[in-house]
This record gives sequence, C-alpha cells and structure tokens, in this order.
Amino acid sequence: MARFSTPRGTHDILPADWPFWRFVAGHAEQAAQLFGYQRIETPILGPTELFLRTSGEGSDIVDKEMYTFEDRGGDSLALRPEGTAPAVRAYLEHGMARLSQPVKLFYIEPMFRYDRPARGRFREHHQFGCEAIGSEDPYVDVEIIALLAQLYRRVGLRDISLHINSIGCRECRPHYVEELVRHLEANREDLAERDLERLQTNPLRVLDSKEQQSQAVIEEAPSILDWLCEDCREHWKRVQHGLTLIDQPFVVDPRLVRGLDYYTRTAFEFLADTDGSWLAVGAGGRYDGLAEAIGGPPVPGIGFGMGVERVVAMVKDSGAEIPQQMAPDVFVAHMGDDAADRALVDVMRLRDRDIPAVMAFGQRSLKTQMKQANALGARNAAILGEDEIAGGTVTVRSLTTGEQRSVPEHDLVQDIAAEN
RNA sequence: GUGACCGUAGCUCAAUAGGCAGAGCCCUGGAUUGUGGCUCCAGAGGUUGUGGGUUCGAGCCCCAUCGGUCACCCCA
Repeated sequence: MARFSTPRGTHDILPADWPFWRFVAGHAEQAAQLFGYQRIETPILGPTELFLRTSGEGSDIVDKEMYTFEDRGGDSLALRPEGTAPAVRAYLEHGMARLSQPVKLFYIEPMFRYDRPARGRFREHHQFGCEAIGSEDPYVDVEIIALLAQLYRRVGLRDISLHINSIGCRECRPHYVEELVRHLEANREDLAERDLERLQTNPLRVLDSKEQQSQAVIEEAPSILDWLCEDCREHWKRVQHGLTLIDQPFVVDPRLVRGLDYYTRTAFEFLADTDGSWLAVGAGGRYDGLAEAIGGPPVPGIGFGMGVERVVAMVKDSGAEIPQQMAPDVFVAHMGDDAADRALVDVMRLRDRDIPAVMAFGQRSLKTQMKQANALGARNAAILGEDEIAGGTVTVRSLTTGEQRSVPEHDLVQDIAAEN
C-alpha cells in the first residue's frame, strides 16, 4: 500500500503556518483596499490558448512549464501559470470598459508552473496580484508600485529594493532591439554560448544574463533608455518623478527586462537580499499590448505579482511577532456521562454568545484535560464533575491566575462574559 | 531541463570500521480519590523514502527510482 504525499513542488499549508499566511494575506488585502483595488477571483483553469497568446511561444512558461491537458470534451485547458491574462480576460469578457477607468483588481490565488523545485520556487505557489486596467497614466504605475512597497513595510520586511526600467513600446523597442542585436553580433566571439542562443530567440534576455563571460559585452551594450520614443520617454520621466514625490527609493536598471512578451514601458522588480543572493519577491510591469493580443480592443494596463510563499518565508525568518490563532476563552473539562452532557450544552451556550469555547472529548483524567486546556492556551477551565452536577454549579478556574471559583451553571456565560 | 549534495519516529537529530535502530521534543498514561505550567517514571510511535544488488550480515557499499536542497536555467 503506497503512502501518499503532496505532488512534487506542492505543499500543505498547515495550521501552524496559518498565522503567517493570514498575516501576509490580510495585509495584502488591506493594502489593496486602501489603494482602491477590488477583489476578483478567476477560475484556476484557463483556456490553454489564452496563455499561449499572452506569454508567447518561446517563453519558458509556455514551452515547458504549463500544466496543460485536454478535458473530456476535448478542450485544451491549462492550470493558470500567472494572473494577469485571466484578469484582462475577465475585464474584456464582462465589459469592464464601461466602468470608470482604470479598473483596479486584486487577487490572491494559486499559480502552477511545471518547474524544478528549489528554495522559494514551487510548482504550486500563491500570488498576490494587482492589476490596474484602462489607463496609461504614469501615476497609475507609481501607485501600484507604492502599494507593493507599502505592503512590504506593513509586514515588517526591510532590505527590499525596487529596481525599475522602461522597456519601451512596440514603436520604439524594435529599433532598440535592432541596435542591440547589431552590438551583440559584432561581439559574438566574446559572448557565452548560452547567450548566443538567446541572441537568436530573445535578444533582450541577453541583457540580464548572469554568464560571466558575457558581462563585458553587456556592459557596453546600448541602453534601451536611450532609444525610447517621445511618448515612452515622457512616460518614463513621469514615473520617476512620481516615485520621487512620494519618497519611494528606486534603482534604475536598464538591463531589467521581462520574460513575457506583452510587457511595455514600465518594468519593475522588488528584490530581497536573502543570505547573499537576491530573490524577486514581487515583480510586474505595464502590458499595454495584452488586451489586443487576446482579441480585445487596445486597453492599457499594469500589474504585479507577489510570491506569497516567499514573503511568508521571509516574515517567518524575521522573527516578527505574528498574531496567533484565537485561543479559547473557556475549556470545558468534565468527568462522567452526565457531566459530558452538561459540557456539550454549556459549550454551545458560550459559543452562542460569541465566546470561543471548546470541550474535552473522550473520558480522560481531569489532569490530562487540564493539560490540554493549558496547551490550547485557554484562559479559563470550566470543570464539571459529580459535585458540580449535584450542586448545579460549575467550577471556573482561571488558567492565568490559578484562581478558582464556583458559579451557578446558568450564570456561566454571564460570568465569563463579565470577565472580558 | 543540466550538475552536485542529502533522505533514519510527527519534528530536530544520533548510531565506531558493514554486526540487535537510539535520544530529545511532541503525544498517551501515571507520581494518595477531581486540577494545567516545572520535575520525575512509564508507554506508544520505524519495512532507515522506495525497488533491486553485493555480503554470513546493509541505516552504512553499488544501481535505479521518488523526494528535498544548492548552483545553473527561469522566475514570484
């Protein structure tokens, strides 16, 4: 008989993990709402074609990371690898263009990528994502970046730096890519083999290559920022101006590019310093070409995805004090069948009055029941035994002070409520 | 997907040179009848990830496989 375990690269989120998840997700939701973003939830499954169109053939996501299958009706579906395409799909499908623009959406949902697992990289991971669709105002870019930055601060993470770039639009980027290719071709003998491959498939990606051998050539490469068209240059200028206005520090990194084709103009990453190596904990950018790519009218948009597991791990490591699960106010211990009956009734009465209460199960020694009450962090133990049954009372013991008193059973709720 | 390292109880880890698989934590029971935290005693819990191989004998050596980690790759 085989033992089952979670599929490779997937994880259970256990009760012990939940305080951290609730902390991060709660702050994320709060930040999103603070900035006027509204929650959306899209199906975990999407048409394979949707992701093919938006991520682009040749991207790693499409070529080797998608969980794709044919359903019983013959449709090709995929487990959602990222959140932006479904959000824009929903925008188009539900005619959100009629709402006041931009439409600002957020989600916290699982994403799936068939990747080889490593630290901070999973086949199923959760992303907190925000999408602002329907405006190309550079301050939308500034705002959405500020939202993420504020979230990191709220969960107590320091040492996270913002790297930002503009990668132009379909007007100006092709000219730049042409120039870049010219430069790389001229120096191909100094490029690493892997980068020669990239040169063919996705020249922009050579820029963020980590190949030692290629660095000199990359240093000398033309900067896309010098090739922006008039509109893109103005947009880029305004984004930086806005970030400066709100005192958001940033590092301009002209080599920051994107793995997904539909990104335009603003591209950004939040990098965390995790023992020596940098890990992206949130990244996003503008995708003014996405809506058209999936058959809609031209609609500008910008968004980001934040890796919840990565942020949760950092919050855990930070040693911050996280609000714990609500402990019961009352643990009802009992001895004997009659007492168990009373315990069941009393615990329900307490709950009906919004007092968190749990009862002991099974027939165990009072000592053990008290131990359990203590382990659960209960503030009080209510004890029901023969004496109490006979007298119609219940013994209430404070587990914080150790004080103990006898109260009439019908006054129990009132007695506990008064104490709070 | 490539390379390297690692898999022993629910958790953290022991086990000489191939020679009976252990400890702490957790859990359960108990330490004068019905009272938690500290302490003490006892118990439960294992096909040593899995499948083969070598050997009189394998947790330890070999092969495969699964899983994890690290560096690439890529990303959140």
